[in-house]
Amino acid sequence: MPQGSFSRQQTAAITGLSSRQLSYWRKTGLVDPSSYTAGGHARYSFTDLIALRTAKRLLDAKISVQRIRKCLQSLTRFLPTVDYPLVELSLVVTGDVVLVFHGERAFDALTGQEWVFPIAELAAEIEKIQQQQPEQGVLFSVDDNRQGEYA
Amino acid sequence: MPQGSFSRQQTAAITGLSSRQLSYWRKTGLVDPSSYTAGGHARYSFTDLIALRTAKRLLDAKISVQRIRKCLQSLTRFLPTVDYPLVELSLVVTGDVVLVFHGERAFDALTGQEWVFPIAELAAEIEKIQQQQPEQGVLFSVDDNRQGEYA
DNA sequence: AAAGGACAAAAAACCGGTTTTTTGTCCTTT
DNA sequence: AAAGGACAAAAAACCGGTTTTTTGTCCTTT
Repeated sequence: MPQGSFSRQQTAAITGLSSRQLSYWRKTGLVDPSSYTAGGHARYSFTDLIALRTAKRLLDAKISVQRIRKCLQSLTRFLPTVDYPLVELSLVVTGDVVLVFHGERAFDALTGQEWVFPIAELAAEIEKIQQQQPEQGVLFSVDDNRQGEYA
Repeated sequence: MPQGSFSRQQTAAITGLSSRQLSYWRKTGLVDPSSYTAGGHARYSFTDLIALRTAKRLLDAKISVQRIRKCLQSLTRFLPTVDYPLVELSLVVTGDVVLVFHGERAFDALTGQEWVFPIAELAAEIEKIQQQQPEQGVLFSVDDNRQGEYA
């Protein structure tokens, strides 16, 4: 599966990461190179490059390394069939949160909490509540009102 | 535009908010009722109900009132044509962040920062970088490698 | 050229105490 | 029935000091 074979320097040049970062990330398991030479030197595959480049973009978006770690952990827990989360998924980053889009669903990369918010459903919901207690609410009455607007 | 005319009690019953919350939110300008009776009593429109119900759901999703306030502020700044942000927009909530989907774009309700993250583009990007320096990277070489896999 | 180790600076996370915001409850007035 | 005011509890935000993580730099070895 992994294709290509890039040395640390090549990888650093292509991804925009420092070789220090590559070393540290390898040591701490954030992104491991797919293979090693007989001499024990790291060889990054093309897939690794994508993962590294993604991590770099997350960093640039002010996501901390620690948060990336936690996201990867929970992603492999929530989506065990995904082998390379940083490669296979669509991410939306905002503030200090990483959102994952996987098919139709959107959820938090960290907590796994799913949270799409279709306002249209809300309107339907309220109309339903309305019909359950039609004695109380009069939908179109305008008497006893002055016209007002939002500030 | 605003239709319906709901008293505070009706509104509380329908939205699931307490009347204390309705008072406080009105006083602090979070959600103002669209109109008032001649006697000065609040009358919530159907649109108001939707806004209140949305705010309630944000609260249930652990978004603090203060954060909702800030989101509303910046939304009216970023999308001045939107009169009722809590009614008109699609929201995605995760962690302590509120994401807004408006047409094709997705951005942070608080900072306005836009952040969609299409991985497919990344692959293209890296291939492009590759072609700019073909001397360095050998895309399909497998020599000097042992097969390894992610841990 | 890359790994590995050591040291230091920068960035991020953590934590406990303090302040501010939000909500509930009760009471008086319209 | 609702508004408005007062008081207190709960929740959230804030803040400064401390600890941990991350990165850069330099040096030695393979």
